Amino acid sequence: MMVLQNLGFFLQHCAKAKALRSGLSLHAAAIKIGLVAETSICNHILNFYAKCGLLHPAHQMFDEMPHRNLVTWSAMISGYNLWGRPHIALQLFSKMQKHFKPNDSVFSSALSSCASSRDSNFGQQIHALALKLNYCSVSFVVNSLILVYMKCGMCGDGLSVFTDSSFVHPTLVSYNIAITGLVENKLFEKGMELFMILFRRGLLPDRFTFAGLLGASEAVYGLSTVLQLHCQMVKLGLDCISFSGNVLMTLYSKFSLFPESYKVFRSIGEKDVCSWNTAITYCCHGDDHSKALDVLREMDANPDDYTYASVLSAAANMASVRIGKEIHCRLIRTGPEWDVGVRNALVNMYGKCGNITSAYTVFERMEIRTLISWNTIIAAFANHGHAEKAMALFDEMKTIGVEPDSITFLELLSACSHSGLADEGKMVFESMSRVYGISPGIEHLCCLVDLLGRSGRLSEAEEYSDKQLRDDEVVLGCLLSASRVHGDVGVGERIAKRLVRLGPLSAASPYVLLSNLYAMNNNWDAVLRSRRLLRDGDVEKEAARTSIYVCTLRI
DNA sequence: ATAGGGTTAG
Repeated sequence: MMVLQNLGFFLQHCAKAKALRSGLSLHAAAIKIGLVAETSICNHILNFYAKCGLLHPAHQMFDEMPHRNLVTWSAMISGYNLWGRPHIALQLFSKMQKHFKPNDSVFSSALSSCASSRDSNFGQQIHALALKLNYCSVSFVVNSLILVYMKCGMCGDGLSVFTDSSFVHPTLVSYNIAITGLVENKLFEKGMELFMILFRRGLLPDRFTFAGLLGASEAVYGLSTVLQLHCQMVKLGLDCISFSGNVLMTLYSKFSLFPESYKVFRSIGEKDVCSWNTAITYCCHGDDHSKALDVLREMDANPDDYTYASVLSAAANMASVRIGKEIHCRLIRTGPEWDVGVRNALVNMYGKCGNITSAYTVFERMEIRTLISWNTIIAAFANHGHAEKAMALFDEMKTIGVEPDSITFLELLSACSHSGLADEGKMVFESMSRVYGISPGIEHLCCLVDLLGRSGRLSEAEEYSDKQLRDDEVVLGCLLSASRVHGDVGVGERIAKRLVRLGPLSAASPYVLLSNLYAMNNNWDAVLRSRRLLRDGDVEKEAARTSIYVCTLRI
């Protein structure tokens, strides 16, 4: 009896700590002393396997057990639920009902499976069963139920569970799940309402509440609301813990308030990898690439795939092959298990830094390639003026069965543009909708018009732009620029008139182009006129500037 | 039971 209890206790510990080796030797010991016929021991062994994600041995135990009880089923169902197999978990739940009535923990596992597989039908069935068996006052069954409805986008049903009179004491967790669900379903005001009610009920929000409320994929609250929420978080000390602080950082960045985001980062006490990654990412978005690299050097957590992908992108944007190589070396030293995202970022970095050979080597050595990998390498060759290679890679990717997207075509068009291949560009453009069912966007049209214009095929370019239903500032800008290159005042004036009709322009370049066009033809009065237009339009023309990165090699 | 981060173009 003693042995039985102790063995069970140890196995439970192994399951919790995911201690594989110890658990396995306990299983061996159980066989050796002939305890594998004991239902309770078998349950413990099964549970150990299930919690560790070893679903095969767990299920084998399940099949071989002479007597199964509710705990057996519960452990098996929870294992499948825990390790991302919700459908199997639900099948088992159905089978189980022939033998046992579910208890609260089985209910909770099954409902969690419904939530992750977005199975509202099954959820409703379990809801009915829970009502029948009187489990709808147990808080964590009800919480799981709210989660199911929210994940399935049935917010009304979720909220009615929440306000159901039999559910007398919604806990903070219930509020958190409901608020998070409402925000996920874009019902921001409802979420905020519930947030207020929570206060009135005398509860205090925690990190989950704020994370749920602030986790909106877009900044919808308006800055003043965000500031108020930030204040609340400061009061409760939740701004300086990573869990909710990270979300706040992301939110500020959505308002492009990168310095604010960075301040939050600095105030977080124990920063986790994600805090560091978020800081690095948004330094990059704020165009402060060298700060991003400083953050990397200061980082005390272990960098992961996300870190390296972001930081390589910083190196790429600075076009600094020195820093890029430094990071690559670090990857080689600590690798080799870097995922496809990191490798894509490497290819991109070498491409942007002008090292096409290294870019291609990294690409060729990749075992797994995504659409982004192909797009990245095609862009690299396109930018280096190797249109044929870009096209060849496009063919190769189609042969393997990777479906191109609109970005692929943008890059192919840019490849043609960089190499002056007007006819090929037209073919690419035409094939988009005809062969691939992707309708060209305004940016594709710009690229093509630009390409035709540069090749001196102004009338063709104008034809394409006329197929547009309305005038577009950028497309017309391309045409104007082409007429400038070829000194065609007739086309230039016609386009300029259309541009002016669009109203005040956001960019100064069309005015400048037009005046340069006149200057080319020695029409100085017209130059003055177009310059005045620029001033009257209240458009600022910033002085152009160029910067280079100086790097000293020490040999 | 409840979260947060990346890599392609523009």
